[in-house]
Amino acid sequence: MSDRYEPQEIEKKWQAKWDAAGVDLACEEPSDTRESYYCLEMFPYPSGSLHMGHVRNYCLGDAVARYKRMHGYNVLHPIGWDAFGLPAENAAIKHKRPPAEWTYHNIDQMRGQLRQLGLSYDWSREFATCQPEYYRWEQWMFTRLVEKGLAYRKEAEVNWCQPCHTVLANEQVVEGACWRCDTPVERKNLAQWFIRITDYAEELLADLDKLTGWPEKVIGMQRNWIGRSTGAEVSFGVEANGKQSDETLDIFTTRPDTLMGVTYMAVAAGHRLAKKAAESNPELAKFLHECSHISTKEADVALMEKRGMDTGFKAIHPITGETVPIWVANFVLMSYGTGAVMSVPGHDERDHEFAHKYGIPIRQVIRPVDGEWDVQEAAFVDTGVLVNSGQFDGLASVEAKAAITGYLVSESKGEERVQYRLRDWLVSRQRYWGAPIPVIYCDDCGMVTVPEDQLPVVLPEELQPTGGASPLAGCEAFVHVDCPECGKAARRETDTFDTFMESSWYMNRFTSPCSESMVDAAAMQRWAPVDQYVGGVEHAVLHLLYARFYHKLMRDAGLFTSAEGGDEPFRNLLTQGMVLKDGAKMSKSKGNTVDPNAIIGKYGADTARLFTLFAAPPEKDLEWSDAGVEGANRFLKRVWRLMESATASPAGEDNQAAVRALRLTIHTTIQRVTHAFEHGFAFNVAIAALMEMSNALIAFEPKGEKGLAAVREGLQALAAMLAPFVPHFACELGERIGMQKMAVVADWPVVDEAALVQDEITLAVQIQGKRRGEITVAKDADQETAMAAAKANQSIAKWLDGMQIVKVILVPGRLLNIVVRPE
RNA sequence: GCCGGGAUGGUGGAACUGGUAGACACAAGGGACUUAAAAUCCCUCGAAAAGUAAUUUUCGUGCGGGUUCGACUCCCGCUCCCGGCACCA
Repeated sequence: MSDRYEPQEIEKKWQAKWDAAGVDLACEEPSDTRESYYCLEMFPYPSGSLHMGHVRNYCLGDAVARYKRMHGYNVLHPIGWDAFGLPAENAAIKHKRPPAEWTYHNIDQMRGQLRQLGLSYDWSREFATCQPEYYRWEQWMFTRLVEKGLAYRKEAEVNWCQPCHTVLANEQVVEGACWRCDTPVERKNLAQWFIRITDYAEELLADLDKLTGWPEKVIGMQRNWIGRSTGAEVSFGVEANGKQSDETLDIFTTRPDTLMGVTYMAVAAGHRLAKKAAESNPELAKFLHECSHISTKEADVALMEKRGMDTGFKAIHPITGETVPIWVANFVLMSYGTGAVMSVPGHDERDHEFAHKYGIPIRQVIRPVDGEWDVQEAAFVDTGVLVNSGQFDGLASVEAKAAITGYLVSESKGEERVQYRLRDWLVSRQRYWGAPIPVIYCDDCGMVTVPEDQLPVVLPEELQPTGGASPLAGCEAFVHVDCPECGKAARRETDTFDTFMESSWYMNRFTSPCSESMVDAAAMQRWAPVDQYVGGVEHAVLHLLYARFYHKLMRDAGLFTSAEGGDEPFRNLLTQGMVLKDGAKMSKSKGNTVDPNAIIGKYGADTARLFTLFAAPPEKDLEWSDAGVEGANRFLKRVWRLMESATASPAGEDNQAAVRALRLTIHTTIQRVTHAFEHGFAFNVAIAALMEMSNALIAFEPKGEKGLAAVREGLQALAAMLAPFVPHFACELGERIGMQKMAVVADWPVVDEAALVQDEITLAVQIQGKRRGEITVAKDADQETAMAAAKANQSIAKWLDGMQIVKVILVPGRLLNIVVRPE
């Protein structure tokens, strides 16, 4: 047995022992009566090698999984690979090797790194999403969605990223640019596949209330993204060339109370009426053309000057019958509401600016509840009381909304309406390295989904991508297929799925990774939903929204019920902060990365784990510090020496009070560390408590049996409580001090209430709330006794001199506060 | 503009439900051991003032008020920083 702490040796040794004993496997035996617990970290994209962000993410999750195991739970803690995606294609172009090869090579490398870290994964459940056995179920699900009308193909204006040569979902456009390559996206009209997430908008919003274990921040971001507004849809008549036409102009408004203030209408450049007007108006056609080109960069849209042009058409007001001009305006979005708005310059800043610029009348229909307002100067956007609104005069805005909407409903010119910002999820991509969309186009039968018995549609893995059009389109063997309905020659869809499709349901597949159906309902019953999910906040409206949606799709496809898998996939969510170096996120381009391998090689996995957990609270950013890593390593070495010095066998008498004090420290530490695990995972605080305890153990010198027993008790508790953080070290420590079980499977230490009882306690003494000294009294001393002790204490007594005691407050176990005033 | 989260020593951060602010670490300074270095161990470490000294006093959790015997913590009003969304009708 080596005397020095040799992390490389002991880490290899214990990893082998854990594997041999199968301690990390989730148990599927029906006879296992332990409560189940599902702990999951966001699975990695196999980019090449682990970075510190991964290390932090997985160490956090591992600490939770290990703690729960020690607490007697049957824990499911799986890992796999989010293996489809663009970087593999780019690497394939660069190295002239198929993306599959690159991907599997990276998986091997990263698996090795995860193993080195000693993470307690159930490796028997590992899968990669690029395996046909995985994506076949996604294809199967998609065909079901098409049948139910929940997935559809439609030509629409979509986001196009030129460098990535593909369309993007709205969620993948960040500040007008591609989330991957940061290039501003363009708008293009293309036929694409969508999934009807908007059908679930209401449930996705309402169920946010069930997510009591999620950070407010993420809930807020999702709520914001779904963007529910209530108002009315209003139908205006349309007059062309002085004659009323059959057409109507429908708009959505959240302010029906301002309807009487409409002085013009505005439609988007892509609106039907705008196009129609342009047919006979070349200048307008030119303007529409400009609008469609200028609006390619979303980021610029908000800053753009407001411009517009009269279509010549008039709208007929649904209540007054008055006609107002219909304009085309570059600020009206085709993709929200109906692509048209009613304009009330008196009560909307944007409309005011526009009306002012083009000399359109501004009419006041709302006045402040008290005070005056001149709408010619500026729009009054608050709610108030209606004026100049005929029969609605005098109503408050709130009442007027109901009254006006009610009137429109009775006249069949409008209805109450809920509008969402959320748009349907665009899931097709013009990329090669993804799951093929299981659809066939037949000249006779049209679009046909691939029948279940012909799934999976396997992606040919040997093709060479070029960065331009997907090589799938040029792959005859893939494209040519017989129509499943009529048997004639037909063509396959060559687009693939957005990779967020794979990551939207992997958490459910882990419950039964080999199931001969998409998921096994009994396994869902046992494991789902995920009890604790851990990952980065950057997926707040991407993965975390899609996964919630997909979970509900699976439920509604009858794959499991609410009782089996729940309505939500993740019960509790921990969003960890980023790992920074020199104040910036670690990145290759900035050159401020720290290689996990180098840290593990120099200090061992346990030191790497300990530092990432100790240096900051989980949800905050972590500033990398080489000195901090040294510090974490020093702590382990101190405990190592402590262990070696505790094997002495002195034959003297211990100071009773010192032994009791040590046991008090041990058991308050158990309390504190347990509390950290049960409330918010403040591992930095838990580790600090363990450091304090080890400091107390180091300071204590056992002189006899009792002292030695207390030290052993402390060391055992220390080994057990260190196990979730530094499992190899904890096991080695446990073995050397003679623990029966491996530390990682030991029972979590239990607080000995008797050890917490103190005969004497120290009370802080305050005069007027200011600390003036402290006294030691019996633990159940009453106020009188405490006061007597305080008066007997010189440094306290001098403050009472010449003072009259007005009031005395005793906070048991904490302090005595004496309120005085001059006599 | 809207929504969320913050602000505590030189630094990262502690502080239960309103009860001894600065735990635990890092850095820094001093010392021990050593031929020397590394490693290790010990001491000091919020600011200011007084004292030879032990020590004592005052101030101190972004700013201004308030509630309370007592406020980092609660209330009102601000400032600044970070993250997200934003011509959404």
